Amino acid sequence: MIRLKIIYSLIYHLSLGKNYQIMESELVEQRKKKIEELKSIGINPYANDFKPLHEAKALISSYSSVSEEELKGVSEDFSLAGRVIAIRDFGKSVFFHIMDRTGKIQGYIRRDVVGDDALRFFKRFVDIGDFLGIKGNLFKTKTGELTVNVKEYRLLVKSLRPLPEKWHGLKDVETRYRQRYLDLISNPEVKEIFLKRTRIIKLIRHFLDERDFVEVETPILHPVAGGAAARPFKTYHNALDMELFLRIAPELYLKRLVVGGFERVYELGRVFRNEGISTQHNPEFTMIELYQSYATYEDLMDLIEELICFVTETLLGTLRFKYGNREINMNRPWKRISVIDSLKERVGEEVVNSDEKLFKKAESIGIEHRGIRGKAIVELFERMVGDELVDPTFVYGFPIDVSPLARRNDSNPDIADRFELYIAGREIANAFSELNDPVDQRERFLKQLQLKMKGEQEVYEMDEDFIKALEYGMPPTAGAGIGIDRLVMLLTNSPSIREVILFPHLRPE
RNA sequence: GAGCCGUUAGCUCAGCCCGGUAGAGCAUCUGCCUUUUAAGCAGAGGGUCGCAGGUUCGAAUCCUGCACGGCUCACCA
Repeated sequence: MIRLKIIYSLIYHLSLGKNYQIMESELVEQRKKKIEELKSIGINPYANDFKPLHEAKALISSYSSVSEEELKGVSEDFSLAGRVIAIRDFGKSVFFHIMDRTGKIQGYIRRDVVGDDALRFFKRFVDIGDFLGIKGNLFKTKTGELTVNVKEYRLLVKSLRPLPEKWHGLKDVETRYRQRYLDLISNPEVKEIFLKRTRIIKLIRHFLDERDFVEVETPILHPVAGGAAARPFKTYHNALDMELFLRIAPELYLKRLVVGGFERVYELGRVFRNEGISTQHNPEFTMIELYQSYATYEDLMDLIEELICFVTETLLGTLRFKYGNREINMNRPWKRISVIDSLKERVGEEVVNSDEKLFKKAESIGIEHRGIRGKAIVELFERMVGDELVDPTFVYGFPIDVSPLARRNDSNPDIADRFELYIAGREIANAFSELNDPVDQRERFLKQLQLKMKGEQEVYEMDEDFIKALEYGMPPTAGAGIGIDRLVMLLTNSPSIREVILFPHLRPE
């Protein structure tokens, strides 16, 4: 049986391979032949000794406003390198565009400048997709485009496969994600999103570093997947013969560091949650968690408000921008509302005050509350109020039973000193004054354990080692987590998380 | 996990309603063309129509199942 399976899969793969060859062969074979020919005449199709001295964007910004007459006075030659992205052959001359990391620029090669052999070589061997080094002076065409009048050129890299179609570009979503390099080549706005992403991350680091936060790295392999309620990815360590989990949050390690004296600390990194995939969710995503001692959750509202405004204004030059068809105004101060008060406004005070009515209301819109009052409240809030919070809004007053790591409010023990930040109807940040009472923490974990017994799948796991750290004393501290991918989505007007993750998770091919 | 939509040439898509063994543009190849930029003109090659069944004299087209993908919803940040 097994043997049969292997044979079938062999046949399948062989035939696939054959098909693949048939489909690819014609064009690829042509180009492979060109490579052989190049080698036979002593030309390296993968040269690495060309040093470009100029860049497309810089040349265009310094010379595109210079008139054709004045350009004739510029005797200087310029050298650039890049990928050929378009060729227009005119017989005795050829126009082409090359693209370097800064942008694209046109080149013009003509027989009476480079000679018959050089032109013929170009027409014979240079294809769209190849890398070229060019050298020449600048001029403007009839249509006014700044163009390099090629005096010398070198083929630097021969490409074997054709680039995506030039009119429509690369639109197929799956190909765009699977072969992101093609997406980056043919869709400049995609590249722009990812450049913005790194700029956002740099700005966040800059902001925190300026305020004496220390960046650290904590384990990704956790013996207990704590710090959040989510199903983890399991893995296995051979030498230790033990099960490990990919982290679902860095929280508990960062708090151990606060115990150890890092009063201001943050980690910016990947976390992993073994849950569904959607336009809002990728199994691995990037978050930042930061902790500040002697601060409260209210202090962190101010800090996060400042941080996000700083990033937004530096990146976009404004605090007002569009996300989808929603207009977002980030001007300060940001609104602050209470979960329970805003829900009362929405469904009536009597519903929120009575467990029975609350659960009934929750069930009526399909919420699984499992008899947890806090869960019913939070879920109702998210569905009925959260979606309408377009301008940045701090939502505070979370029920204690859905906040097992957060400090209990001094005047109301049912409420945690915690807030979430909503922008464009989405949760962007989650923060609280940290629970540093080890006895209370143990009880909260035990309560989670009871929920697990009742069948709740996603609970905060008991972490004895973490409680031990708290027993040594953790200074009063507030901490926050910000979903980087969602922030990037917001600031780049991206409708899907896959547009801001270079290689989003897809089913294997 | 549920609903809706899609899968036809290397790429982007038409053809499907009303069954009669495939079509456009780009790309490729061959000519012509020294200021084009979706360059142009003339010609050529390229497809087991996602897979497997069924109905039929005959299926890209109708029916069923499966695979893959997208969108929406649910869990979640």
